[in-house]
Amino acid sequence: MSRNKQIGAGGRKAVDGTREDRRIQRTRQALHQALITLVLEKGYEAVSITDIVERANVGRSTFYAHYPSKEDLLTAEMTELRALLTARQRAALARTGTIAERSLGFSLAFFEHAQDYRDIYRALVGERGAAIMINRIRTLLTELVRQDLAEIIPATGKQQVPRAALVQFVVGALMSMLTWWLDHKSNLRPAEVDTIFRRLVTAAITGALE
Amino acid sequence: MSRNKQIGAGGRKAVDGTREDRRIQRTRQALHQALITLVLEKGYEAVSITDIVERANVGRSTFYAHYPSKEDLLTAEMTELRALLTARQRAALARTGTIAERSLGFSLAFFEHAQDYRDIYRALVGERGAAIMINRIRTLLTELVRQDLAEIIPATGKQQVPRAALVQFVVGALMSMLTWWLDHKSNLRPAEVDTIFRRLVTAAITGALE
Amino acid sequence: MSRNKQIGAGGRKAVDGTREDRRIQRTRQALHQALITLVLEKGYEAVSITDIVERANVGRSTFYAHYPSKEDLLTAEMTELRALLTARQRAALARTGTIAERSLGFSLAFFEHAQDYRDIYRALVGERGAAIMINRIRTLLTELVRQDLAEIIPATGKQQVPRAALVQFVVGALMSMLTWWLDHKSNLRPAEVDTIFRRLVTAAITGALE
Amino acid sequence: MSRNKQIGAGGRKAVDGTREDRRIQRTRQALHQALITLVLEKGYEAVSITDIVERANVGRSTFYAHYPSKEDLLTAEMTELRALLTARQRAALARTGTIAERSLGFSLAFFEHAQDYRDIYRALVGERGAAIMINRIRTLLTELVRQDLAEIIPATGKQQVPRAALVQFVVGALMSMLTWWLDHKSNLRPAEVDTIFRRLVTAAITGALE
DNA sequence: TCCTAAGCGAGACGGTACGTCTTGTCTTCCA
DNA sequence: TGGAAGACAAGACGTACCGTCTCGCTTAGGA
Repeated sequence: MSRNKQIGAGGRKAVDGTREDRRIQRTRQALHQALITLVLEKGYEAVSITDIVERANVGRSTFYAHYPSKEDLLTAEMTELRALLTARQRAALARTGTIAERSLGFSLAFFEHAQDYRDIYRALVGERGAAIMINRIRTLLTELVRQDLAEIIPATGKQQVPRAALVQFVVGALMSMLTWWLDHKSNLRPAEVDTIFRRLVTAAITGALE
Repeated sequence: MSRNKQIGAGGRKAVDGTREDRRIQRTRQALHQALITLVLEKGYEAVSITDIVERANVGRSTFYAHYPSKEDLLTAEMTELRALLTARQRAALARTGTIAERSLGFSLAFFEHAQDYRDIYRALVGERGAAIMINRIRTLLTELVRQDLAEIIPATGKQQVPRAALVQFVVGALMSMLTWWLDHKSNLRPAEVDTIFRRLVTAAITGALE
Repeated sequence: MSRNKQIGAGGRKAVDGTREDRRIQRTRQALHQALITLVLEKGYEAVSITDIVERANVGRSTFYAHYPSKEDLLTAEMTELRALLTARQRAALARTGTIAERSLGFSLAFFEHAQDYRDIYRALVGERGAAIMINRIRTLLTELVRQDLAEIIPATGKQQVPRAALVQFVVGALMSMLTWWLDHKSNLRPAEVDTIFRRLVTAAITGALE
Repeated sequence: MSRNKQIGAGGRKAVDGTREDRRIQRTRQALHQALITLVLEKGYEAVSITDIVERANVGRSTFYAHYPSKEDLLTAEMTELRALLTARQRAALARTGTIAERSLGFSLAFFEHAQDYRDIYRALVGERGAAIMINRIRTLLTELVRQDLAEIIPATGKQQVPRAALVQFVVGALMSMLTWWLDHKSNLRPAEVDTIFRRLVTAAITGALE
């Protein structure tokens, strides 16, 4: 009896992967645009689905035909960020050089991305951001950091600082730098924030491994 | 427009500060108890005010007579924690010894407190915790860390790492260790977690000041 | 977990049966008024609950706190009619006289009631009426007719015309006369319609019993 | 405003009568089949157009291309019944014999038709039937009865019982017998039901004309 | 000891948003 | 080019909470 059809799933010509119905893309675009505008206006939590569909000039059920919830509409955009960061990480790890040079190669790209979408980042990730978005980004970063450390630091049995703790610590540092930068220091360039981040974290990691 | 009378504010005998109406305390106690039980049962976000008043056997309006919102009921308890941590901090700063010995003297007390109320902490502060509570604790820690660093590290004009960034970094480290510990490593003792935390942070701070 | 509280059920002072909360009565009155006005404006089926609560200046959930559905709001009024007809029936049966004089003693009262609320009857019961209302009235009449025939015509084993068929026939005649009268012959007086009804039905019943 | 093109109306090749697009008939057949199956499963009111097109494996707009509404899909089938009853009526009126023998000559055919499609009749016409279908059948019967009475009973100015009232009465009797039979007495044969019907109605009509 | 006002339970209420469902229209593809 | 497929705007549904409110009961001080 499950009437939960997801639009476009078995779509016209979806076979070859290209040429999704033009209308579908237009509707999704309108929804994303509406969400972002509204988030900037009144903050993520305060935006209701009713708000979104009214702003996007879209029927209520159309929203649910495309996304199961407000969260999914939002995080659908994160795929792009994930791909970007993963690529940077791979490139850095493939390089030759010191550990510091090869590790956490995605951090600069991360701060640059935040710079490019500064307003929306501030609304979603900053001090008073959307919990769901912060968690999503945290999860993404956690994966990246875990892989990175696994490559860089060979597992040597018992460690002073457990691997998982170190991962959390680095992720926390990334998020801390981000929110600090978004909330207070808009004039710093991404590269400068990244430098600060790396200085703090490199020292900590080195210290942890002694 | 201000019809919002807060019970007990101009209460009977409130003059001398003692002897607040016994009933008032009983009602508040019932509300707190209900909230905590419910949070443990289904998580903070899922608990509605309707739930709370039903569980506490209290009239709906009685709730609003005491607290303006669910958040306020919750954070009312944080006063105790704040006092505890501040005291520890003061004691540590008053000591003689190395910087590492004197600084962040409240961190162990913080982890111990989390240990004592482990279940409720996990529900409110852990990976899937209540955003509002995490922010409240963050704010409290931020104050403490800021004071600490101001005492320990004399302001020397331009720094490699801005003071505010360092504060955020340390707070982030505290929270990261906490959620990591709550979510994964229940068997570690508070002192052990604290040791890890200090090892990581001390190295970073030292590195930042070079 | 059933949160389906029906307002007024355990109401204040409801113990003694009187003195139901004044507000409750006002709200219900507003809902009834709104429903009737709207039915006259656009027909029963076309009236949505949204329409009703907007017209009545009442919150949506308030509606559901009082009535489970549009149907129940409507048929709540039928209690009055039922009482009226039952009383008339009893009085007629208690009389002495011919079978024709004693039987179906409620029919005139039924047509008079329709006269008194002619507009709403036409909207609900006439040719294009509300199926639910027609069924409700049918059910009420069926009960009355069944009792009547049981009193008047003693059960004598096998009949030419089964008792139940006769009941349905009489009820059908009542409804037919009603809709015919409502839709076409507004100028006839209730007593005249009743005379026609009785002439037709008495002959049929007598014929059926030979 | 009239963009509502009705498929097949000015159909391809309709000129020569043959080679009507085969698909159209197949589509309509599928829709009818789906409707009937669904009505038997969950009752007429509960069947949505969405249900029908899904069951018929047909696009939504295809439905509207063929029928303007659920009602029209349903009543399209009634043409057959109308023709049948009209033929019977004509045959009976053409006979010689008593009034009772010549009048209402379609009634037996009506009950027989109900017998042949008992399940679908019960679902559509019985106690809890589809209001629209009951009305459609009522209308059909009203026409037939009106013509019949006009033939049988010559207009003699003022009558005790108005002609129109008598028509409604007879139609009501037919429907009452039908629903009674469908809902309770499945074992009676059509001829027996017809006998009961005629016994009741003949007596009434005779009585009305005295 | 009575009186009085605060605390309180109970819960009715107007609102708002939810996620689901159905309708009739409109656009697009394909044979 | 006609017929089918299905995306869409519109809006009602019944439910869940919210924060405000009114109503009497109770209860413990001060008169």
